[in-house]
Amino acid sequence: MTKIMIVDDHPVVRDGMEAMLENESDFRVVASVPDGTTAVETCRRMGAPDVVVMDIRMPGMTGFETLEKLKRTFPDISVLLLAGMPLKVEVDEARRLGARGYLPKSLDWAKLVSAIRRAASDDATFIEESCVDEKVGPLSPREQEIIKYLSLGKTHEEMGIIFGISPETVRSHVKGIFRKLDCSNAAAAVGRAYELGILRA
Amino acid sequence: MTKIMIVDDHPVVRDGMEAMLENESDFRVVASVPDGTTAVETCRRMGAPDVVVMDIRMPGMTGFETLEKLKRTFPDISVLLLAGMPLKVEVDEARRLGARGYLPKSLDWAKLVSAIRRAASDDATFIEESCVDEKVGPLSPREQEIIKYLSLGKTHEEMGIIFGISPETVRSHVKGIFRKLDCSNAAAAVGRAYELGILRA
DNA sequence: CGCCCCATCCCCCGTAGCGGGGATGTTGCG
DNA sequence: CGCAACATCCCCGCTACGGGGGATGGGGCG
Repeated sequence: MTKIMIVDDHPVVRDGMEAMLENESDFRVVASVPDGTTAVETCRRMGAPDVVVMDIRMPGMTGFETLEKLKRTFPDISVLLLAGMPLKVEVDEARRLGARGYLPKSLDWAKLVSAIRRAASDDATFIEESCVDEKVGPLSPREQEIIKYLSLGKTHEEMGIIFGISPETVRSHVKGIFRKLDCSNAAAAVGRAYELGILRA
Repeated sequence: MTKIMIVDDHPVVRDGMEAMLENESDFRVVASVPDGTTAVETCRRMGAPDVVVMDIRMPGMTGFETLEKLKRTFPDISVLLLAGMPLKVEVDEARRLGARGYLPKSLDWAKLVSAIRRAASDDATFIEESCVDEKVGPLSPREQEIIKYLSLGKTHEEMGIIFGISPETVRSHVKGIFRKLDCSNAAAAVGRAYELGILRA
């Protein structure tokens, strides 16, 4: 019996995944939590599950940060990371932090199930599967803030006031966003940000 | 035993929903299809299910168009429409076309299940639940095309060439989009379009 | 028959946005 | 200790964008 913990901020995803996994007779979803903090707490309270299936992008702690924290307490824990949009940089990051696998959410259930099975045994299990990589790296924290307000239609000026910095600085950050997202206007940047999961609906 | 058909273009949503609904002992998912055309065909082939749970936004035929077609062949069919972002205009539209209910996707499983149960019996079942309505109405077909290319960073000029119309006309459509989506620049329009489910990641 | 929405096209004008530079200090990693 | 990335700020020049108009024709609905 493989004990599984699900970590994802979307209730629908959690419930759907739980239902699917419970259909496998040798699986048992022992916890289903909405964020990294809760995940770490739960593990401390009831011990580590056999496999953790965790979304990368979550409010609060990211999947990476959570993974790091979990590894500190349970060095042998087996974690599968889920990414909406798989990035090569993140694959490396995931490997470095000791994840057992990095899976795109587009993966069908059968593959997810088999990945979990492999993660539960000793196999070195690392699935990348069509990582359509991006320019340089992820957006910096400041850039993530900026693009959020960009998607709300704020001008450089307005953002300058909001962040208490010069509009010129905002412009610099926006330039950085364009470079990293490989585009040349705000509308495209917002579009790509949604496609890449940096922003979400 | 309530026979259910699921219509949604996302395999994950379909499978997750199917798993959840199969957990109810009196439910039976008899069909799970990705689009309106297939839905209509399936009903013609194997007869109408007791309840159809259908997403509104799908490639090809929308949920509304599909509903219309279904009603023409099976006037008494019971259809629940699912919307990512509930709009008051759409509620009216749904009522007019004879849907049994209009549910936001944010609804939790328990409520969905109870809605299906009510739809299967005779209750007049109409759930709106917090419709955060929008300006005037939905985007026109042309406007939907335009905003798609807007999210890809195309200029008015480029879109003019793509659609074989004047960039001035493109500008007019963009103005219409701004009016309907209540915003004043392309970045915000793209952001709202994703939030409203007009565009999707 | 009007009325409204859609799709098409046109003009003027001001400014925000973007491209392409350069500069400084801080932080963290090897 | 260097180097790279981040965050901050500045300037110049161009032009596409967006606000404000107006105009035409087609199609659907009461």
